[in-house]
Amino acid sequence: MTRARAAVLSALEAASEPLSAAGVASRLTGACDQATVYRALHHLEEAGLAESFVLHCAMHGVERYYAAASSTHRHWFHCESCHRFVDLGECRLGGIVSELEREHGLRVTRHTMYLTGVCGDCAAIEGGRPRDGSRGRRGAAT
Amino acid sequence: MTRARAAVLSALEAASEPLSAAGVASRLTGACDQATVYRALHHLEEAGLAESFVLHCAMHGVERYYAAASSTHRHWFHCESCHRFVDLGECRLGGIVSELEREHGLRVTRHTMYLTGVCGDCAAIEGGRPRDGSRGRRGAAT
DNA sequence: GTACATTTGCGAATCATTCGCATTATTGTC
DNA sequence: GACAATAATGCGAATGATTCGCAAATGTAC
Ligand SMILES: [Mn+2]
Ligand SMILES: [Mn+2]
Ligand SMILES: [Zn+2]
Ligand SMILES: [Zn+2]
Repeated sequence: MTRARAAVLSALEAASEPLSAAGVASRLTGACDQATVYRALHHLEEAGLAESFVLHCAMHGVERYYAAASSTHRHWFHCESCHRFVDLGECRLGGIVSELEREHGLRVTRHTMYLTGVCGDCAAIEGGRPRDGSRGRRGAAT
Repeated sequence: MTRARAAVLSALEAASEPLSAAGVASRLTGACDQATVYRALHHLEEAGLAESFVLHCAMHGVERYYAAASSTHRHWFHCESCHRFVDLGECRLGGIVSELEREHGLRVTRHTMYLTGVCGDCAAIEGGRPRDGSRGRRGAAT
C-alpha cells in the first residue's frame, strides 16, 4: 500500500458518507495530485477496499462516489436538499436480485441502488436546510 | 409537442432498450441538433414521458440512459459483454423502499436500481459475444 | 545497492453535457 | 390567416469530471 493510496483510503474511512474524487482530494489538501486520487480510487475498488456508485443529483450533476468497503455491501440515500448521504445499512436486495437472476437467466456480478429525496432533518425544517448551498452547477436542466 | 420532441419520444418508444443521448441522436440521423436531443430528453422526463438513470459500464463509461415511460416504473440489467439491456419488468422495490423510508425517516421521491453482469446469451457462448465491439473508451481504468 | 517494476506529477486531452444567442417554430388572439 | 408574445432550435463555444502520455520519483527483489 503506497503513501497516496493509504491517504485516500483513510480519507474514505474517516468520512461518514461516500466521497467524490474531488471530495477526497479536498481532504488531502494537495497531498497528492488529482490524477493520483482517481488512480488510487480505481485501485482501491479493484482491490475490494472501496465501493463506488455513480449518482445524479440536480445540484451536483453526475459524479462517482466512493466509500470504504465495510464488512457488508450497503446502500445510501441522498438528500436533494442538504446533499448529505444517509447510510441505509446492509443491502437487502439479495432476494430480489437472485430472483431476477433466475427468472431472466442472468449472471449478476454487481448491482447499484440508491434512493433520493428529502431527509428527515430537511423535511422537519420545511423548505429544507441547504448545508452547502455554495458550489452549484449552472442551471442544470434536471 | 414539437417536431423534435416527438421525434425523440418515438425513438425511445421504438427502441427495445434504454438509449443514451448519442443513441437517440444516431437514430434521428441528423434530424436535429444534439443540444436539442438533450433538451428534449430533459423535457420528456420532466413531463413524465420518459425515465432515466445514469449507468457506469467499463466499455462505455458513464452515460445517462432514457426509456419511454411505461405504465409502471421498471428496472434494467446491463450485460457487460454484449452491452445490451434486459428488461427486468415492473419494479419490485416498493416494499423495501417504504421500509427504509420509515426506518430512517426519509421522504423518498425517486430510486435508481440496475444490475450488471453477463446475460444468458453471452454466458452460453463462453467468452461472450461482443455485439458492438467497435466504439470503446480508451482503456478506462474501471 | 543496483536493476526492474510501479506509482506519481503535470499538463494536455477526452467526452458527455450544458450554455449563450441569434434564428425559427408554436400558440393564442383578432 | 396575419400578428405579437413565448417557447424551442441550431451552432459553436464552454464546462467539468475523468483519463492519458511521459518523464521523474518510489518501491521491490536480488
Ligand atoms: Mn447532491
Ligand atoms: Mn455498456
Ligand atoms: Zn437533508
Ligand atoms: Zn450479453
